[in-house]
Amino acid sequence: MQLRAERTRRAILKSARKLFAAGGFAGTSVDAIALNAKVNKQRIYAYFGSKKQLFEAILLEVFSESAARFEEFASGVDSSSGDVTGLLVQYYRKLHREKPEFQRLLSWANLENAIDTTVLAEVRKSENCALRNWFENAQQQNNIRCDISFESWLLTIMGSTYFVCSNALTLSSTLGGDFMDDAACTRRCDDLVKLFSAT
Amino acid sequence: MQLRAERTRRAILKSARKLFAAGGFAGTSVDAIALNAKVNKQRIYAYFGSKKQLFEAILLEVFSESAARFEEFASGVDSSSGDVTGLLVQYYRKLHREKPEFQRLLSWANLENAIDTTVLAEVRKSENCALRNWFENAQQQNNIRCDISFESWLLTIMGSTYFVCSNALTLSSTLGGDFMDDAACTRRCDDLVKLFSAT
DNA sequence: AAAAAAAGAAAACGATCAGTTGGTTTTTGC
DNA sequence: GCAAAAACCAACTGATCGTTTTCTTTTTTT
Repeated sequence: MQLRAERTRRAILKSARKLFAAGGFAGTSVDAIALNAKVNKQRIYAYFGSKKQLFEAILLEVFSESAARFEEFASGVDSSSGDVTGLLVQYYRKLHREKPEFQRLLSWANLENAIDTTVLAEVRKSENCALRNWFENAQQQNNIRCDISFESWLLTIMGSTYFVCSNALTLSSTLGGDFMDDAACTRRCDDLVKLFSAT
Repeated sequence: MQLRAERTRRAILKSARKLFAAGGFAGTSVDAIALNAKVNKQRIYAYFGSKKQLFEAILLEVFSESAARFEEFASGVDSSSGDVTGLLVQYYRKLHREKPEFQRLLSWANLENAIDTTVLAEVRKSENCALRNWFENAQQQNNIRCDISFESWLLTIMGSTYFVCSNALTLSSTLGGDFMDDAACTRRCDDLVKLFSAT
């Protein structure tokens, strides 16, 4: 009574995640999701209510996975390590490389103003809190220069790693296609570390 | 024969730009554009061929306007000025504040892989070239630290200004709604200048 | 005033959309 | 093995989609 239900529920989520990430909310049909999941269409409405609710469920799921991923990363980070900036940049780089759906769904959600994203705040909260602690500790230990605000640090790191991923299509034609190569990414990572390091 | 045609053509472009920016490609209907432009639907196909071609025309138009805006900005910039970083950050900040359609359309275009963005490279070319010159001059005059690459500089500036705009919805719930206030933006701008300044 | 270009009105096209319904089959729990 | 839950099948709403067509009206050019 539950095992089978959970299986189809997960099949729906898996297909919806893939198709929503690729086509966005308006660009993905419920029929396509049902077809891809090899599941009857009505099951989607039975489990999720509506297309919009399904999208929001996907968004929450992906955010939760991302939060869990961060927790795992955080547990392996020595808070007194000198190079918090570098670790974080590489973390986001790896995240976007291995889970491109995260950036795409987040971008779709930010554009689609019909989608409710207020639920996601709770999930992001602990990550943000941990980052602030790391930053402040790093500043106290003189590993990060003290004339820079936490917001600047975080938004610069998140922004530049997100941006090269979200705008890869248009950037590759202006910067050349090799700006996402490992060498180029590593160079940018090193530069970010240099920028924030205390003299 | 031409004046009236140009007027309706422009009406279509204006409405399409607004609606595409708001709803994206899949989320905007040709009927809605025709209705908003107070123009017959067939005129859209007469002038632009298809919905996709119309979207690409909008994209090119917005990119061209952005390029013209940059040209104007560039002409008023003293290349030997010490603070190229600050000027550029403020330029992008103002661009995103005054022309939010630019970021939205660009974001939609980067997500929609059916849209052809190769034409945009040509438009972006001279802007990129000018920026590279500024950067290299600034490094030679010791206004920007020399251990940072052009790509790092540009992508950090563009990335962080773009990111706070494109992800404003989800960021406001994690960072608090005041991160787009003038004070917060100015602080981040100042921090970016500090980061790239040579000691 | 005649000719040509531009725009409008309106219906149609087949396809697809989100969502519903009713009946049948399969799986599961006990 | 029986009852209930779960899933499937398939047709069905009514609306909307992108696109085309036919015909009429308005505007512009000469």
